[in-house]
Amino acid sequence: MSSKVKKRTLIHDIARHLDVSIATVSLVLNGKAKQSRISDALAQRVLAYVEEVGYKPNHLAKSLRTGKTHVIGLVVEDISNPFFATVAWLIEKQAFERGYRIIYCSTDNDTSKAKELISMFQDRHVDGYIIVPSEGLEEQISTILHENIPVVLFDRYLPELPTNYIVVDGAKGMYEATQHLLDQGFSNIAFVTTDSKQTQMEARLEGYVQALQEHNRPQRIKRVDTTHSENILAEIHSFIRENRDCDAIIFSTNYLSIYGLEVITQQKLRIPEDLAVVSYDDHDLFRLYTPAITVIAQPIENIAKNVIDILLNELKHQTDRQTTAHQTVVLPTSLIVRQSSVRSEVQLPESTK
Amino acid sequence: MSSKVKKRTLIHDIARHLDVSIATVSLVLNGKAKQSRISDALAQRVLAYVEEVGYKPNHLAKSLRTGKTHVIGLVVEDISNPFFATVAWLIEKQAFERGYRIIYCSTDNDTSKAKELISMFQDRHVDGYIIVPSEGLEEQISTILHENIPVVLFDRYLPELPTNYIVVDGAKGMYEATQHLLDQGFSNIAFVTTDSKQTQMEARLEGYVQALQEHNRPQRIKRVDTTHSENILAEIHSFIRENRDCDAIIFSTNYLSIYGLEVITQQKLRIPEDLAVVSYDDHDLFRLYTPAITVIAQPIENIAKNVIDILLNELKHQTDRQTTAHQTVVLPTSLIVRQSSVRSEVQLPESTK
DNA sequence: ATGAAAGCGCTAACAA
DNA sequence: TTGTTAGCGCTTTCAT
Repeated sequence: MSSKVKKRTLIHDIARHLDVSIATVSLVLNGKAKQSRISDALAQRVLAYVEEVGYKPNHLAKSLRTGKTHVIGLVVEDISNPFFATVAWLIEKQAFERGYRIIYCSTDNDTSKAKELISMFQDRHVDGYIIVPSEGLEEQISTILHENIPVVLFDRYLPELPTNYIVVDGAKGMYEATQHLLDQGFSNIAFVTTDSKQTQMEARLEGYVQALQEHNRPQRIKRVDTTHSENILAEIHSFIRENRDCDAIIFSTNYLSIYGLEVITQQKLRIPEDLAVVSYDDHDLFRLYTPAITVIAQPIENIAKNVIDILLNELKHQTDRQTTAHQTVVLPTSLIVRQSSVRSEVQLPESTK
Repeated sequence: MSSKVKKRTLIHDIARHLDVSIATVSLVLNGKAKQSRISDALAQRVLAYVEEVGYKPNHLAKSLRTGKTHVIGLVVEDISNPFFATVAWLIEKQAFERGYRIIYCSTDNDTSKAKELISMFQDRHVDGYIIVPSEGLEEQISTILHENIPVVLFDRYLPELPTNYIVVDGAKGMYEATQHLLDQGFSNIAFVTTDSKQTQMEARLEGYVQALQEHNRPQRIKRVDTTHSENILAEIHSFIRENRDCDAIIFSTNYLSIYGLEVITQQKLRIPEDLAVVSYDDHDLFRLYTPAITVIAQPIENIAKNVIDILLNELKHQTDRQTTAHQTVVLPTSLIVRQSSVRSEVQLPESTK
């Protein structure tokens, strides 16, 4: 009963078999045959044999030697959130085509977990970072920058930190959504957001506030404590109950909307007759809900494309991360009007996407 | 303008600073101080200094040397599917506590992509695999087994392959769901599934068929071609249209149900009056939908726990993967009855979870 | 109780 | 054109 554990082929084995030196094999494998003036014939022989035995270089050894892992660390808030999942998927696809692998992790918006994850990526010697930063990550990210490793933030940024980032204009998006509700004749518009001070949340709030101020309408703002998820439902519940005179409500994230819809169902309120609803971020649920929910959608493909382009570009051109100007991109959102925010079905345009 | 790129501290630096040998530092760091009879005092000094300068060993070098990466590769069908996302999250949490890291990827049920991903994990020298296998992966997984690396499958298995696996009893679950519909007085029950021959899909179908046969009821089965997602909606659309005499419909996966609900909404059918609905897998959408959708739920925590326990156990006890018996676990599903499948609201039990 | 030194598999500068 | 060789940073045996 022999346990045949297959041993991997080494570069040494293939060199010996072909009776050439290890260096020759390595050079050919790394596309440096030409510049080392290795004959095409030999290069072909090497390639053919490598293919035949299915030789795969040991990445660990290679990385140890070159200092490059060709891995990008992606830190998002919650990979099971469709927004982040889709962006991550698009980024991964792009990166893969260009020879990079992505490893991703969720922070659940927990700073200490985020620190741990970034630290783990440092351990793994990732070549670059894509981070959706929770608050208090300035120092850690600063450290990365000091090691001259490229970083791109998205969804939000850290105002103190001169880094590349891609965000959307959430203030404008929310302004438009609020304006839309006012246009529809809703006059008491409530706003449910998180207690977070992150840039993207503050921007969304600001858009709401500005639109209301311009129309001299009262603000009804609820900042939900999201650190204790077991209480979210109850908090929204009492907020909606205490504001029965509101005729419209905006949720600043997709998951708050999902909780919100649950509460609205429980309280047997009709949408939009009793309460019009608008959510930030699109979602299967919002398209399919009856009535369909109006949303402020983010340009997901565009976000992903910008993120990966900027990162790969930095990876290619080793510049000094501390003196070079960083790139910042602000993309527009788009309002998708559905039944949940219109006064009567007649007024609903066909473009519910 | 000097670009101060911080250099990492090496084990060598810390040894020199403390005026001890590299080996001493390494031994202390790996908890082998005692067995090497290194004085507690020295061990403490080392630990203290390591802490002070924040020294982190280079994992690449460590792995190259030891042959262990402490990384587990997790290959699922689609990480943005809440079922897989939750299982992955639970697995990651467990693994993290026991010193292992998870890197995950989605196959989108594409065998060639799955092969690529597994191959990438091999490149990265993961210590073990957790795989939701798409069809045709036998050979590749076989190769892993030959290298004596632990593998655990879940959600489905490959009948040809003697491996560890965790699955649920989908046949029984579907049998119960069908039985429930019959009990409620629905008599023409349609079944929408994929064209996949994977074990879990076949089992679900089997449960449906068996229940109907026992009651001499006709079967109405639609196998949707899921490889072209742009056609799924249309396929379900015509199936439902052509089977207007059906009074109930079961979807064999959560994403088919989501498409199904969209179609049902479009056709302005009322649930459950015109068509009762049952889905496999629970989902936010199903809880919140009006009416709430009855589901066959999987024991997610239990699946995750079994998967990681078996894998970590194998990782601990290096056995011969080719001769040792493998472990197989079959877990029960549970039927969560909601409004979408009951004849009148009165009959709905309070336990909608 | 501690140190020297041999690798893990690979790359690339330098020699020939 | 091709081969030799010195590391990349770490673990661990063996000698002291």
